Amino acid sequence: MLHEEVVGRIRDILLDGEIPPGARIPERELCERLEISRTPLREALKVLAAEGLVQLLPHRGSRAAKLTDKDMRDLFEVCQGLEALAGELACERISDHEIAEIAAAHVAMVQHYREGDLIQYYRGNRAIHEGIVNAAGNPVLTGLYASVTARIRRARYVTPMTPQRWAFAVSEHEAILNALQRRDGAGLSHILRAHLRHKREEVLQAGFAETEANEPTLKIA
Amino acid sequence: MLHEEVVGRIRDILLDGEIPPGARIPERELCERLEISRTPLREALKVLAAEGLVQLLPHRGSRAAKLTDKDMRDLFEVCQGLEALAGELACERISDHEIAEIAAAHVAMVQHYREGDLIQYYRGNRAIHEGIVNAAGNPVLTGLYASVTARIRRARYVTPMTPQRWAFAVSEHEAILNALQRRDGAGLSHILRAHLRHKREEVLQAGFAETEANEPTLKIA
DNA sequence: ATCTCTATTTTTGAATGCAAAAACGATCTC
DNA sequence: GAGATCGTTTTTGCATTCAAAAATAGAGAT
Repeated sequence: MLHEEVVGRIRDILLDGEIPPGARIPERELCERLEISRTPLREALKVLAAEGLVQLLPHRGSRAAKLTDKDMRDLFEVCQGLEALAGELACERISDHEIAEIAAAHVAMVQHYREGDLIQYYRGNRAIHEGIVNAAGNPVLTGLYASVTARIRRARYVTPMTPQRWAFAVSEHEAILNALQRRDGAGLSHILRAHLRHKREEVLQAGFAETEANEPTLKIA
Repeated sequence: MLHEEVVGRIRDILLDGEIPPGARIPERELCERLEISRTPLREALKVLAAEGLVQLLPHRGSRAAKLTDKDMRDLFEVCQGLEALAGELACERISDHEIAEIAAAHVAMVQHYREGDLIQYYRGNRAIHEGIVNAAGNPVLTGLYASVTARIRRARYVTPMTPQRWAFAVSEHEAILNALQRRDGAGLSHILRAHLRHKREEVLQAGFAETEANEPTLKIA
């Protein structure tokens, strides 16, 4: 009861960027804030470490995981693969109702785009991608996708979005919805791969992983 | 130091089938056997629960995860997707040396096949697939693949293997090696998908997952 | 002054302790 | 004799405690 709650809360804290990547996780403080003892907190940290959100250093505490460019590239690569798989499966299994929901989310997202509301746009964007993954009807896939996107999202909050890129992303989404409505698995898979590749380029070019405030110089033995 | 050790040991115990799927995990016993207290054991169980190997029931202890047919199908589906992705990436990045290693593993595996040594054959089979995944050079992918295969492997030790299927699997492996040597990403991806689909059929037809007393699957929002 | 070595404090990792929940058993009722 | 009810035991979840490791700081030497 408490355990899952704690994992969720800390995950949110990390995803909100409240503890920046690479920063130490203050065990004592978090305990006070969540009003729990160290035992469930530490259990949660181990779980989050297994998820890749937290880095455990023996006898030196835990830090919010810091992603290198390579890590990001790897995550995007896998995310691509998972979405492509989800797209193919979704086309086989998706119901008309689910398509309608995704179409609605798409329309809403485009509206947010027109209004220039980036936050709401992102929310809509996520809803669409998650909708496709859910439509694949594979909880294992859903779980892995959640894990990978969580790690990516963790870095995204610094990413800027140029008007051109934004417009292009919207046009790609039109194509995604189209393929889904035609239930064209291969086509959707292909578009999703391209879409993700573009997003990856954005993020990497933005230099998301600025080499910030690091630990004091370590003695190298 | 102790923590990772414990996670690994319990994972092995589960993968070896020493605690059968669905069975209760005796906390006290394991503590005595591993000569640790309940704290690190429970931490490990939470991590393994996050990995999907252990099922945690509130106030009712933990059990070795039990997979339904649907779970297995889902796992294979994702495994397929991951291997296909790995195959494509591997063809772009694999070195001649790595190809040689996989080829050697293949030869060894065929030899075990000829000798009828199923255990060693399985080991070689795993080495090949893991070699391809590793050759993709993507640790995120490697990690997810390990997690998924661990859960699958957990059920596989009951799977029988008819001579025909075995022979066919070997022939598929010839094709896999061939595509890899030609660095034919698309072709390899395709073969790997087919290969996995066949393995999945074997496992499911074997009726590995006797549908006993299962709780209804949870909906993930 | 800086560097080093040591003493103190802080933090981490794991064991133990304690309250609540569940499992188990025995008695009682019908 | 079957089933229900209450009390006991066991197990679970979390808090607390304790020892060891690391960070910190302070004194002394150069």
